Amino acid sequence: MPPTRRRVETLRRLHEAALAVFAAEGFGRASVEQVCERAGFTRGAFYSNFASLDELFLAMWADRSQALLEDLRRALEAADTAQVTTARDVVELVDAAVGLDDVWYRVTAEFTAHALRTPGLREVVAAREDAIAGTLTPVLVSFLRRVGRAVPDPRALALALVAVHDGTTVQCLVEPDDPAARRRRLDLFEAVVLAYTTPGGDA
Amino acid sequence: MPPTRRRVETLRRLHEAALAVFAAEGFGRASVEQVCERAGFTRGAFYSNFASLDELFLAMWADRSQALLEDLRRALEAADTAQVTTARDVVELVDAAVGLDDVWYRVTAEFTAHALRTPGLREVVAAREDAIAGTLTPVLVSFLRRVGRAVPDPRALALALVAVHDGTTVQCLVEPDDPAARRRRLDLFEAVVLAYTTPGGDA
DNA sequence: CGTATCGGATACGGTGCCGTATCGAGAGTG
DNA sequence: CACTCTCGATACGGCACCGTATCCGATACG
Repeated sequence: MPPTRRRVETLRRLHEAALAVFAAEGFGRASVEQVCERAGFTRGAFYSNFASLDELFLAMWADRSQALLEDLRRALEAADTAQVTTARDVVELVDAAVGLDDVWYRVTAEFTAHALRTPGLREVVAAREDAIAGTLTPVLVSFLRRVGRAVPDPRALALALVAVHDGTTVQCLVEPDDPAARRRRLDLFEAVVLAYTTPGGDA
Repeated sequence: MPPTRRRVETLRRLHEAALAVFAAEGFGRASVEQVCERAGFTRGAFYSNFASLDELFLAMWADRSQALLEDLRRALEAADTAQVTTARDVVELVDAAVGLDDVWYRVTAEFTAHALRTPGLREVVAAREDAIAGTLTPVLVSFLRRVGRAVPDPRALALALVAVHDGTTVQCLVEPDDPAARRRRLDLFEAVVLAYTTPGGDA
């Protein structure tokens, strides 16, 4: 049974309101009540769609990561290989497509911490992150091959990039006005790409 | 005026209780009331020592990071240079000294996210992280020189290592039973050390 | 040993949020 | 157009936490 129009709209409003509340209060301090008030619903509406804020967040996360990876895939496919030749070019391209999302970073970081202390949730997060890395890997590998780099251990590269992304995102956000942080982030990405690839692709 | 004995003991109990509560509930959901109950005090006691949980956490963080850096410094000074020659050895040594602290990671991650959305706090966190990197840098550089690596840009290396530490810690904690995650973490550390240093020290 | 101060206890008034059981309007359906 | 059932609204009972003003006993100190 496909969701009705009415329900789709309700979910949309709840997602939007939840993101705003999570951003303002933090995931931990956000209440069902606040989300509902912002969305213009009563709590009854919330509980007839989700059992908890955890569940709502997981739905949002699934949407979000899928959209992000899709954007990235499109950006890489559309890229002109003549213009993108060095590892640095690749890094800048990916960075431009992914960007630095202040709000989203904070919310996922808090949720991850929350999941780490909540037994059933840890596995769910692990699975989701695994799926993200799994989707990222082929996109990345095929693009690197196009620009002349082979990837001996694609999974290791994907996870390393995710780790670097997370770690440097914090640093950039903590020093929001410091262009050096952004530059250091790109440098580190570049070093990792070079360390995890070898010359030898289609270029 | 130095703090009295009584006060010192009170602070110790509050720190300890707070860590336990933060670990169990998350920083965001921890309440002053829970901390006090666990420490065996009333809320009055709390408020005559701290204005807020933020303030308490900052005190704990200062203690903790100082102790950790001190441990690391001692471990590196005590290391036998004959046994530690490659970048890999350095990485394993540092990793052993720093370790993976589940609880502490979660709490700092949540607090950092909280600080990012709280204007006055963001600068405080930035300053603290800056101080940590600043303390780490000379220790690291002098040790790397002893094992034969020069560091062209020490600050960049220190920040890169902190980023990698943060990013890979999450991955290791999300997959707690996967030794591959630990191995990948060390690999990434090694790659970064190699990329940010050049041959040429005292060795 | 007396006294000043420090620091934890007590008490108060007040707010926000929880999750469920139930109902009824309006969207979906033939 | 009438029927059905989904889904959001209403209403209920209940708990946890907040931050302050005040008090009084322990402790440090001359």
